[in-house]
Amino acid sequence: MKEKKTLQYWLMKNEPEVYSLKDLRRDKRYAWDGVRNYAARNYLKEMKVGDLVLYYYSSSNPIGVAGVAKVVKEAYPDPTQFDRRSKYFDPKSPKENPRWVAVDVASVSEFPSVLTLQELKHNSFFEDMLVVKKGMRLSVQPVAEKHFNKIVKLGE
DNA sequence: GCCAACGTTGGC
DNA sequence: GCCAACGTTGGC
Repeated sequence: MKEKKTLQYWLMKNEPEVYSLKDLRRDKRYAWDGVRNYAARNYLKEMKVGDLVLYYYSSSNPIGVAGVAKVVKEAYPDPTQFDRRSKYFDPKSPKENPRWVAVDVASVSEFPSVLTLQELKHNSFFEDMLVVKKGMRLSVQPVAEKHFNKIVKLGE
C-alpha cells in the first residue's frame, strides 16, 4: 500500500461501568451505537478505518484517557434506532434514510493507568484541547495529532 | 446529588 | 424563526 492516507484522531467517551477497554479487548470489536447528538454523529461519519481513538472514561474514578482504540468499520446505520425495546429507539428516524450511525472499534492498547483529566488540565500543552475546555460534553470529538501523540507518550 | 452548559422540542 | 421549557451530559 503506497497510497498516502492521512490518519485522523478522535476521542470517544464511555463510562467504564458501561463498557471498558478491558471489555473491548475481550470482545475484540465493539459497535459504538447510541450516539444521539448531531455533531457527534457527523464526526462518526467522518471516521475512516484505521483512525485512532482515545478511549475516555467519563463519570468514573478516575476520569480520563484509558488507552487507544481504532476504527475497524466505518459509519453504518445504527440498528438501535429501529429497535423499539432499545432506549436509543428513535421513532422519527426514517428507515430509508436513517438518522443515526454507528462505527465499530477495536482495542489497540491500554495505558498502565488512566491519564486523568486533571493532568490534562494542568498541562498547558492541552489547553486548547476540546475535552479540557469547560462544558465540552460531546461524546465523540476530533483530536489534534500533536495532542494525540503527546497523550499516548504520557499514557505509556 | 448538584448544577452549569448545552442541545432539543414545540408553541406561537 | 424565536425562545422558554425541558432533558441530558458529565465534572465536581
